[in-house]
Amino acid sequence: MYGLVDCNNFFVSCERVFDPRLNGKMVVVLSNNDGCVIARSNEAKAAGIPMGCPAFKIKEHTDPRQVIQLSARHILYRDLSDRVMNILMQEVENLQQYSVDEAFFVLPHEDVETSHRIMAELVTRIRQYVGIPVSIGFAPSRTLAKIANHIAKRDRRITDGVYWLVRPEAIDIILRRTAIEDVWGIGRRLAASLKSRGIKTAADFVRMPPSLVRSLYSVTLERTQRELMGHDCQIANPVTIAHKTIMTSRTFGKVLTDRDAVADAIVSFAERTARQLRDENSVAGSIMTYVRGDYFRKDLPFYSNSCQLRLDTPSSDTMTIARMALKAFNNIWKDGFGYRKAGVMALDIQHNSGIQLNVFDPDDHGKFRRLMTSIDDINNKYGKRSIKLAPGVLRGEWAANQSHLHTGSKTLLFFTGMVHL
DNA sequence: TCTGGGGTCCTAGGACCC
DNA sequence: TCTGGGGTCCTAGGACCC
Repeated sequence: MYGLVDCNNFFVSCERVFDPRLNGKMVVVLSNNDGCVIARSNEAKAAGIPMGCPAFKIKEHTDPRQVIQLSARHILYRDLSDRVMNILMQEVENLQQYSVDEAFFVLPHEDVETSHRIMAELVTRIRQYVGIPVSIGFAPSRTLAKIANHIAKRDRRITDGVYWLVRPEAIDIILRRTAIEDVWGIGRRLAASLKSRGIKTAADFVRMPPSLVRSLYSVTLERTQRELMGHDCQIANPVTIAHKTIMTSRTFGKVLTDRDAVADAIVSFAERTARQLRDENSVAGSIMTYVRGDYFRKDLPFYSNSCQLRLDTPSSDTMTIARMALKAFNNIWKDGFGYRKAGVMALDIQHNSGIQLNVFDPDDHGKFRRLMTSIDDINNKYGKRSIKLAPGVLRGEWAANQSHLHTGSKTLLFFTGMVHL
């Protein structure tokens, strides 16, 4: 039996922790550059603002003056997420965090009534201690637990925020009421294709012969089908020990045409990627850099490209990563185009204990590791990017627009205090 | 005027080998 | 001119997720 805990309207709920005046209002949190809606309060959902809605299109759904729009503050959300997860870990074993706002776990207690009581208390405790509303769904598979969680969230008054989807008859009824596009693992494309075959609900889908699902689509979709039947297929790869790729990319605040300005961004992305590799005790075997124009600007010629280079020796050293990223960048840069986005990705990641030193590699790895540790320490103590590679000094041209940051003085003080606790 | 960032898995097809 | 069968590895791209 799987449990799924999911924070309700997470980013909006975080903002509300620090400013209760946001309660009861239409609130949305915007992505980098204040581009799209990435979180909505129930009030905003009720107004019909869809997930991913570009900020400038909010007016197509409701009066934008009634909508409080906030720039995302991911450090704050991460902090509150950690608090929620810590409380959960006190009560359940095998907590598998799936994203910043949700986690799976295995039922802690055989007896359903006892479990329900413990879980309902947990929901209350998280609300009291962290201020974040959460819902919990239980079912025999993760895909069904997702559905159970939605019900827990939707019918909060009836469910106490905890819902069990266990009895086969109950599962059958719920599947008949679940639209095919609402099933976890079935996105826009697959839903459209299934619908064209007359499959409109999860119950229709479950009745398809599994062999047909596999031959028409894929093993992935067949697993989703089996999960809906109540068989655990280990979807969501719960034991993700380490990342297989690490990417840093940003959309620039404006279109850039200057090579140095884009190179500056690349170096910053490389620094961040290398830092994350070190935080995870990992090294990358390859580095990929990509650049892209602005595909919304039909008036400009569009160009996009990427280049992946293999390192002689897997590394997490900032200078090595940055050098490689720049080398790849030089391979793909073309004058005369406008650039709107770029990124640096680390691939072929392995744990740094398994590192194969290349005997021809002139770098002294011990020396570099000590240098990197020192830089990380200083940046931890004095703030991000206190020490950075030289090209990063130019930072600014590519920086994102964030004009809706919540900076009420009380909130800011509280926020700072919380983060450094 | 203004459209995010960071991941995972699977599959098809090409290169290459015997 | 005719030109097998089976396997592995790698990569690009598509689909999905939050």
